[in-house]
Amino acid sequence: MLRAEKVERKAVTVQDVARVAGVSTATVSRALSDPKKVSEKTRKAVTEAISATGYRLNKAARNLRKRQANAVLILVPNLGNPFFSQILHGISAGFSDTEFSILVSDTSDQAGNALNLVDYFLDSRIDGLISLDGSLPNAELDLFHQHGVADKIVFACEWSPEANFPSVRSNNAMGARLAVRHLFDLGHRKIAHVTGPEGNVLTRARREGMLEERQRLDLPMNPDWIVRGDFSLESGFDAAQKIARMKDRPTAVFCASDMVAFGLISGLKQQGLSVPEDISVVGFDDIEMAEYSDPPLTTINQDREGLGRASADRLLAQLRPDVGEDRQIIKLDVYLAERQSTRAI
Amino acid sequence: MLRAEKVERKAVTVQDVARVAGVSTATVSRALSDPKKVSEKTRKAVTEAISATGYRLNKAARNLRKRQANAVLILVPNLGNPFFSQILHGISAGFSDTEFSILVSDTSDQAGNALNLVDYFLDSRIDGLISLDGSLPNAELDLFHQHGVADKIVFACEWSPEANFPSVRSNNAMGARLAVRHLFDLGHRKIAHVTGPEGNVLTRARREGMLEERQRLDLPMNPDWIVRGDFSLESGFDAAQKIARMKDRPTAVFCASDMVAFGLISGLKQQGLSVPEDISVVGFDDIEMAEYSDPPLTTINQDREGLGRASADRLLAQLRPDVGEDRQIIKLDVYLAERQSTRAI
DNA sequence: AACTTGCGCGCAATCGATTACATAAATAAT
DNA sequence: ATTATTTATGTAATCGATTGCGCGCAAGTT
Repeated sequence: MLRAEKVERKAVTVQDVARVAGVSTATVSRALSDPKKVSEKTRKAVTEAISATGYRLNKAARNLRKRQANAVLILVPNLGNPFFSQILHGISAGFSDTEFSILVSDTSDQAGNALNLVDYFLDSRIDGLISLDGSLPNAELDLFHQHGVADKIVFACEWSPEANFPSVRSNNAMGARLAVRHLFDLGHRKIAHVTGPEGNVLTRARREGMLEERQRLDLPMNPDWIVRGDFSLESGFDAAQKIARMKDRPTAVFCASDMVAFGLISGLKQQGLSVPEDISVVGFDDIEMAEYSDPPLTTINQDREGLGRASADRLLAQLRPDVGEDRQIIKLDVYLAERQSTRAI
Repeated sequence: MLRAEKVERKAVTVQDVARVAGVSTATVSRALSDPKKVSEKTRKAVTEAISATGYRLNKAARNLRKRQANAVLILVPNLGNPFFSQILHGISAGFSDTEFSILVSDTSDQAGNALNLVDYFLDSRIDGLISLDGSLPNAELDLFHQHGVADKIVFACEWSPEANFPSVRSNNAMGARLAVRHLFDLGHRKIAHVTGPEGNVLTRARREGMLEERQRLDLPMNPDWIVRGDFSLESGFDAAQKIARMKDRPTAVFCASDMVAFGLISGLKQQGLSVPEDISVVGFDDIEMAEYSDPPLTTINQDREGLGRASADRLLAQLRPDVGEDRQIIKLDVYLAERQSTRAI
């Protein structure tokens, strides 16, 4: 029984409520936004008038008057990527019982046309911004400062190395070090690395963590063992060809992402090598599939939802003076999830 | 050089532009919203005044006056699920050069508290809604009709079987039939099916498509061969236990999703059965991993991004009287991606 | 008793753009 | 040449809620 009469009542306003309650619009407004400013009695009268009239506050009007949008924008490099969408899930949860709605924009869509993020602020469509994209153009970031909204921005997962915005991230270097350490403990000495895309901050952090641990353990180094990837399945697959054909072939590979690891394993198999018998593989991210792949993937676990929540909290702290912590950089712990894609040599 | 002076200029308004251009605010507004209503000369004057003053139109003010929000809400059952987020990607692309922003809400967040979607309309926060969630409570759907916004709603991927909203979906029944047919052609006769969650429309459509094709081919039927799942990896894994232990064991399994298929393969392996040697497996969705898993998964491809785009277009058609097609149900084609998880018996 | 303090509330301005209506000028029609 | 029509613009009301200012009254001070 889904049909129903369309009731076209012409918007109930504060005026109507005020009239019914026998008070002024000012009082109605106050009763709503700050109940303790009106007396017990009037508050009750207003409440009753509201339910009698079926009043709903018009957000557009409020936004105009209060000069705020009650919305935040989340900037995602690619919504199709499950990794990002899980962070988004956390962000969504983090804002779920606040007054803020979340607007989502995919930076890959506006590829060509500059995105002019600051306009979102200037048009008073948003009050804050969380970017999962660490590679926003500097010109854009400058604009934020110029228009005085720089303090309404938080980075999550990725970050902008040159600028100094609050940032919530995983401890990437630590993750890389755990991975190398794990392989070392299994007896591996010749360890390769498939990186993320050049220029990406995560790529750099993980690569450096790996190099650092390697140095610490005094492992042999062969520049060929660092293979360029881009976090994708394809790039892992391609890397497998190169690695399989190396004269001085590594016995283990640390991949910058789980997707790369899966691609790599698939590629190695095609080259007649099997994991972990011939080569051990460690991933990064611990996506859900890692547990069910063949072989189950040893990898570094990141708390994606935690990243989302923490960044939501962090932005909230900027948006409302009183709440939340305000560290500039929040690093979330990672851990090694040991499965069957690695084995002792 | 990211520091810059914070310029705290107090919002340039139409008033200012009007003064500088030597015209009235009405003219400025017209020059902006409908340029052909003003003369060449004034249009130019206004344009210049705008860039001279650095004017930006305040959306909140416009929204209030025009009684529209220039935003649409996308309802996602679970943002963490890559499948949905890829549809979202398509939707985002579909709206990317329109005047609409997209608000995203995760229905799993508000689990307990009723979500009161109609309030989004009543508060004039949105002009339209795309739901990827086919199981919105009927009470909610009734409200849409009662408040006259029922024609601003489009379902994508999933749909609400009892209600009659526009819907964009894959041809699920066809997909199921292709899967069964493929297995039949390979010589399989004993074909099992791991379903989605009970009550879900996709579960039903796929199950029925399968039964239909089965009937057509006059395949034997054993009720045990229909195993309840829920689209998840775990449920596939669990189903494997049951299937492996059947006395009359099927030689092939059609899974309601790729995730189920991966879980199943992992579970079968644990039971000492291998795919496709002992059992052939077909999935549904064709997620990116399908091509790189071991074995690469034979599956039914759905155009997720297409679903998103088409639903965006469909909603746009409702939002602006003139544009776009207005069929009630748009079914997108699917196809079989044949890989190595199936083989002739 | 006279005086400060503070609470509760109303009046009216305000946020910034859009648009119905009116007016004036320019063009077309007769 | 006169009227009808069109085009370009201005005036001012409007969308609906918030809030600075001020008034009246009750409670607290001395």
